[in-house]
Amino acid sequence: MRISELSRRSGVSIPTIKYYLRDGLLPAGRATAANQADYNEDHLRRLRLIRSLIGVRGLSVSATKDVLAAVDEQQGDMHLLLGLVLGALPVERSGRPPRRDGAEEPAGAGAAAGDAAEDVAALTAEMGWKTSPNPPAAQVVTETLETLRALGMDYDWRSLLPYAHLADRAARLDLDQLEGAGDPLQQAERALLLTVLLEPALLALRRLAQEHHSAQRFSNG
Amino acid sequence: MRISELSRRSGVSIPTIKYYLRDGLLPAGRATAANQADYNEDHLRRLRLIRSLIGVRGLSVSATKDVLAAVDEQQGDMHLLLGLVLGALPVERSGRPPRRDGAEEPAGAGAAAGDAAEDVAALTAEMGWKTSPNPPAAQVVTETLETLRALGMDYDWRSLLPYAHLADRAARLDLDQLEGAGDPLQQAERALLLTVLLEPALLALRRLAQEHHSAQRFSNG
DNA sequence: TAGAGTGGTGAGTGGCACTATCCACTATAG
DNA sequence: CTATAGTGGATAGTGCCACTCACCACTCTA
Repeated sequence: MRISELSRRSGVSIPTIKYYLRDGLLPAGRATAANQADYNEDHLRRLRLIRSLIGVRGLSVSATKDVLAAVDEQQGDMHLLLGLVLGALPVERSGRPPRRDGAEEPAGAGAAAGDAAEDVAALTAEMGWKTSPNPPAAQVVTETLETLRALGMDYDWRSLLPYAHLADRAARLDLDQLEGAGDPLQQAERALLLTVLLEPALLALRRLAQEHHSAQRFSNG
Repeated sequence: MRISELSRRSGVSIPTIKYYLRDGLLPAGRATAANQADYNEDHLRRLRLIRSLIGVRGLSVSATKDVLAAVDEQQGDMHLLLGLVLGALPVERSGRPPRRDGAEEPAGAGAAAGDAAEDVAALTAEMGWKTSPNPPAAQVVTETLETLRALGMDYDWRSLLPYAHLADRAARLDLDQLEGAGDPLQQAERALLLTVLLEPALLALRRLAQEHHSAQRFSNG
């Protein structure tokens, strides 16, 4: 198919497709002439995947590019693939770097700062989680703890432990769903979808449950 | 204190503080002269909160403004407050709208499209969740289901049910931690922090657990 | 053989979160 | 008292990002 059909079937405008081609997100079609190329169903699938990651999930174009490259490179070894995908993914959301500010210790709130990184180590040890040496996800947990403490909320790894148990069960559910997938590329894509696209939905479920239980507890009329 | 001290103690540059003042994120200080104003500890706390929401969590400035306004307006009724906060929050991440594309039905994959919204209704009914009529969080779940189906992954509300149970327990944990807070404003802020700042950490915990269990299941060395 | 469509490329757009500069003025050190 | 640094307020500019437009030589279709 040519670019206009690709555009029509994907719902992505032609200039945007060209932009993705230029940026290497979408592989070039098979050239049939100087100004003519042929795209196939794989291109369409890839394009839909790109739109899901960028448009629905809000990944940046460059993060999407890295993730897709990881998926393409490591279709054989599922664990290695997952590691690459998880590593290539921005862990919180898109890309704005948190901009290290050298803020002073909060004067009032008695919470000792401590080393949040050690807290995370204690948490993973308690959970029996064995991971790669310095996973970006651990960094996120560390930063969250630091932030909560800087705001005077003495929070430590013990406060996170019950959530960690829930996360553990969620991860088991995730992996259960990878079992019966098809060829390696599809399996890789499925892993990506379940990890990434499900994230906003999981948070949304928590919000719904919060609203329900909040009504139960605080309703006054 | 004056703006330079506010800047030094918060780690936020003076131009940025001025920008927040102008945009109404940070209330103005008490004016002592034509070009002199006095800021207090509340301004400092608020500024740190703003930086956490924008810099750590990645909220947009306008979303942050809405959320803070909701916190300020409804300190009395915790349930109403939570509702406002949840409503004011962008549910997935910052603000880029997903751009409704009129993509064609995926031809191959046998997954019937169905009405994803009905799936979400079935899910909340099954969980016994009672929420406001049209919570944005439900919309997110609906969109996620639609996206997964459009990518050919026949996913329905039953697939989400086990996650919903985990979300339910997470929400109970969240609300447990709101019990012993101080004055209404602080309680409101705490609700905000626990709902919003914890989100990336929860997802990061899931990633850590995924990595661990992935190693357990797929290791080949 | 006209007209629409194609790929490729460079330049432009709009939005966002700052950031720089300027101003009249105030506080403070000497 | 002056000199200097700092202040609040405002306007304009910056850098980045995800597109989007315009143009080109060319090719396919009627």
